[in-house]
Amino acid sequence: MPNNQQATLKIIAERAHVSVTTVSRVLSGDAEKCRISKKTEDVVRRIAKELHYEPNQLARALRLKQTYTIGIIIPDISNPFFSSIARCVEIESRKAGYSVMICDSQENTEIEKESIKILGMRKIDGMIICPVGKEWKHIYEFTKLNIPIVTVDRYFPELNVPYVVSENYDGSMQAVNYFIENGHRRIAFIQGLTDSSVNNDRLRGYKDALQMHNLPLNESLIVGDNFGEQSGYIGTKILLNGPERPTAIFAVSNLISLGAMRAISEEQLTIPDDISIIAFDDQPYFNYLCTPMTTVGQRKEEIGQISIKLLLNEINSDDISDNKRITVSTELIVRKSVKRLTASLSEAY
Amino acid sequence: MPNNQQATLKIIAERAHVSVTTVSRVLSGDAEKCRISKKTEDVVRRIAKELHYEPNQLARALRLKQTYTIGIIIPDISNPFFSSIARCVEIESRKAGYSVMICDSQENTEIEKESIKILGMRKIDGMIICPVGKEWKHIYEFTKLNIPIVTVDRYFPELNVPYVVSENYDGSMQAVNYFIENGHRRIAFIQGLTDSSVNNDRLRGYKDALQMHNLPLNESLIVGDNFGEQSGYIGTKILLNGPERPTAIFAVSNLISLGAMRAISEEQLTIPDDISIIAFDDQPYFNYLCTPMTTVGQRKEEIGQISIKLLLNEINSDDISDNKRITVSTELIVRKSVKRLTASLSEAY
DNA sequence: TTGAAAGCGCTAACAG
DNA sequence: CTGTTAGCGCTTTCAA
Repeated sequence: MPNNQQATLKIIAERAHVSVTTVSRVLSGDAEKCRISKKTEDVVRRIAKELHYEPNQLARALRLKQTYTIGIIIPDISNPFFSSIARCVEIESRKAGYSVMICDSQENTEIEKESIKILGMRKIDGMIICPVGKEWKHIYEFTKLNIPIVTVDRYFPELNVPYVVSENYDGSMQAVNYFIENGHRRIAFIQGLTDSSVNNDRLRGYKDALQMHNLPLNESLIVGDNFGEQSGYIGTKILLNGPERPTAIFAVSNLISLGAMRAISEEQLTIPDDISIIAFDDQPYFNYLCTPMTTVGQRKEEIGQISIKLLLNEINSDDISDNKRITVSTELIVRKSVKRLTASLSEAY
Repeated sequence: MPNNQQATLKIIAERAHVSVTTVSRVLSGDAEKCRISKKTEDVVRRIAKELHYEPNQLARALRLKQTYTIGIIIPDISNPFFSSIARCVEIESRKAGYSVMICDSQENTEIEKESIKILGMRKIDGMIICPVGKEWKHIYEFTKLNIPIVTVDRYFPELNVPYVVSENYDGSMQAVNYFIENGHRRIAFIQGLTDSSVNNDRLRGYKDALQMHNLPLNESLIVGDNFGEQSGYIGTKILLNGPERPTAIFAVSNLISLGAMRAISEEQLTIPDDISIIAFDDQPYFNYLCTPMTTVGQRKEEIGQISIKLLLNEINSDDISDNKRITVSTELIVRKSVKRLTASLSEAY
């Protein structure tokens, strides 16, 4: 490599004594179509190879007005729920010839707004976003640019944007019903980010399940305000020291359940003898916990697959087909963290 | 928004009846320097705002030969070790005005090569890579392009590239010493990707610790060949059913330890009564396992911070300073997964 | 079968 | 204080 300079069409053209156009045609596989002589084609190819030519995608994108780049914005890359989705999206994207720019919104609407703006300036062809979930105006503004977008895990009823989410309502019901079947009456709900659609739907499932069984709704058993470990810890502390200690806790995210466990063990209580718990979103390690955790499993791979498929569809076709609101089923994974209360005890309430 | 067309300098220039240059100068903050009249400046700014102008970073990058984009290649986005690093890198990058393209090499050298090529074509300003670790020629080729690169978690002695890694050798020693202090003699090692630097260093630590204590090295106690859960499971199965069942297992990654636990519980054994275990790389949930896991903790945040700092340094300065090989200390986190063997038993070996 | 020329949106050297 | 011009590397229309 005598020359550190990157090869360009121009350089190849000069060496091959042909025009830039010809080189471009050969190298983008249009030799056939433009009926370029086998001989020139060979020469061009040889020189391109010698020079290790790689097309400059920037220039290409500028000209084509297509970057073959998508953006993904998630609230916490290190949360295994989101990283599983991101992984899936990246792998499928590459297969389709796209690269992905990743942004961590840190569950913060301002950072989310900034990320959207940045991705816009970088002219992504489409965007997958797990929105923080409190505001949607900025997303609405973005849709005006006619850049395809699909929201994942959370959605906005106000917004006409394709989305894919778990069946949060049903999943929540499954969990609460299971508690009730096992004799629990005082069931707490440690929620995630209030007002986000995930949380709303799960909360609704919780409330409806209680109601279906004619159980009273006790607002003091609903605690927490975001999906993090901290919030789970604090919420549990409050519950355990409150006037009406619950017999069961429904933790609405994997991180929340970790915080709950921390608080529970700090209070010298054991699962499920002293308190039962179910977590939303299964994780590989839940099987190996002190008490294997009963969870509501989400099909993360499917969620990732569907979201990128939807997005690529939007990008590559103008079909205004419907059915762009997809929900993915959940599954109650029964392990050992829920205690069966005896009838007498359960009636005692 | 009467017009769906994105605003450009040209459009603004026309409306403001000035040249594109002037608009460019105003909007990139060079108004002062170029002594543009307050009046024109105001007009330009007003129109830009009206039209919601956002610079096209593609065009900018093409012209400037700088994309303000970095690439990150990791073997598994969903592995919390890597996703913690990725998160850190993304957050710090953005603070510095950079965006990040993410690639998952799936612990596969071919995909890694492809990813590097793709990132090259996209003209990233720098790259952070946790290489698969078996081959380095392709990375060497990339360095010839004079695009800064830093390797993380794994390095190549052959390569003169900045890197940041945990003190794998010491961490491994800490773990094995701890086993030995507790009376263990038959200590197995479930390794990760053979020939990767991480694995080499940890293996060396293991061997040296044994030797320091005059313990024999038993090759049949070294199993496994990659960092995944599967490998941990299989390795453990083999160990537990082998002729000389170990009393202790050192699992060299968080995923391996998960697989080990699966095998152990399948064999109806309990930790630490039947078998002791230490995992490399601490995770939040290790505290809540059936038997809280003793681990070798890595400072993931620091690793992420340092790597991006190193990279930005390389990008923004031509200083050929040294000290670009940084190792980050590890810490033995003692919990409950190692049993203290009685002297009599331990001597029995 | 090939090439000239224009242009994607931006910056910067140079000239007034 | 402002504008002209050239060019980053690529694709594509039009013409030969």
